[in-house]
Amino acid sequence: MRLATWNVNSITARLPRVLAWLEAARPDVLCLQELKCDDEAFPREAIEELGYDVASHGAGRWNGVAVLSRVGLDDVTRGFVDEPAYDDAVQPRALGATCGGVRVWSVYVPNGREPGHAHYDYKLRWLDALHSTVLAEDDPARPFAVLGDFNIAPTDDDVWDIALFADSTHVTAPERAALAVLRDAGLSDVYPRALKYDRPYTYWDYRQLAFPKNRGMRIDLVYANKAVTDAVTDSYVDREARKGKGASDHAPVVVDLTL
DNA sequence: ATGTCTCTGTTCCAGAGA
Repeated sequence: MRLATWNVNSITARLPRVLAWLEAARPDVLCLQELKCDDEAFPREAIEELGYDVASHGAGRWNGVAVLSRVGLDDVTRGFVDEPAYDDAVQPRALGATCGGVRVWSVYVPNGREPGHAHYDYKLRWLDALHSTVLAEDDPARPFAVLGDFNIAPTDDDVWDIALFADSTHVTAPERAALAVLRDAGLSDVYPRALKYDRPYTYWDYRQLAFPKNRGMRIDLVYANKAVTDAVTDSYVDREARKGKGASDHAPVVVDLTL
């Protein structure tokens, strides 16, 4: 089985690339983030024509997550129990589904903007709700994985120059502690191969030629339980998908399993 | 140089978010 996750930065703008990537990589399950469209506007027919079932959870111009699967798509859950709100609204940032016996969650963790900002506090509260969901749902007997844009670089090696990240989000101790709590709950960071250079970055800013200079970050993560990690045969970041005009600023992360 | 990209609404550009 091949699992994948990709922050597409608008499914509408990215549809031709997503369709081409689905045909080339043929993942069994693809978790998407930053749909930036309502569920009614989600281009599901074009994706279904490639043999995928679609579950989306989107609203308005920001956020939005989906799971595409060609191995079944059952028990779809939109959002977490007691998911925190921002500005009085619960945003579409999490969708759970059971696909071919694997319980997956597609997540788009809040950015946080800057430490001390209300959005940063929201980010940490949102990660608490993710932790609660992991505790409630993770059964060692069932393959379980959280895939998505965590907006956290787990270590200093997961950004191109840690010296430039002083006082920035994505690298602070509380954010990393939230990942440690997930590991304490039994999940592991499935560390992918880089197809070029030494570090498997998954995101490169559109600005300042960040991609050609490889000024990237590894913030799109796969956190999986032992039933999944024991079955991993390969994992890589498909940086080819970040190339050229019309690319998302994130690349897909692929995980291959013997399941 | 916050130097790009995408969306929406106040629309044929500006502001917001990332």
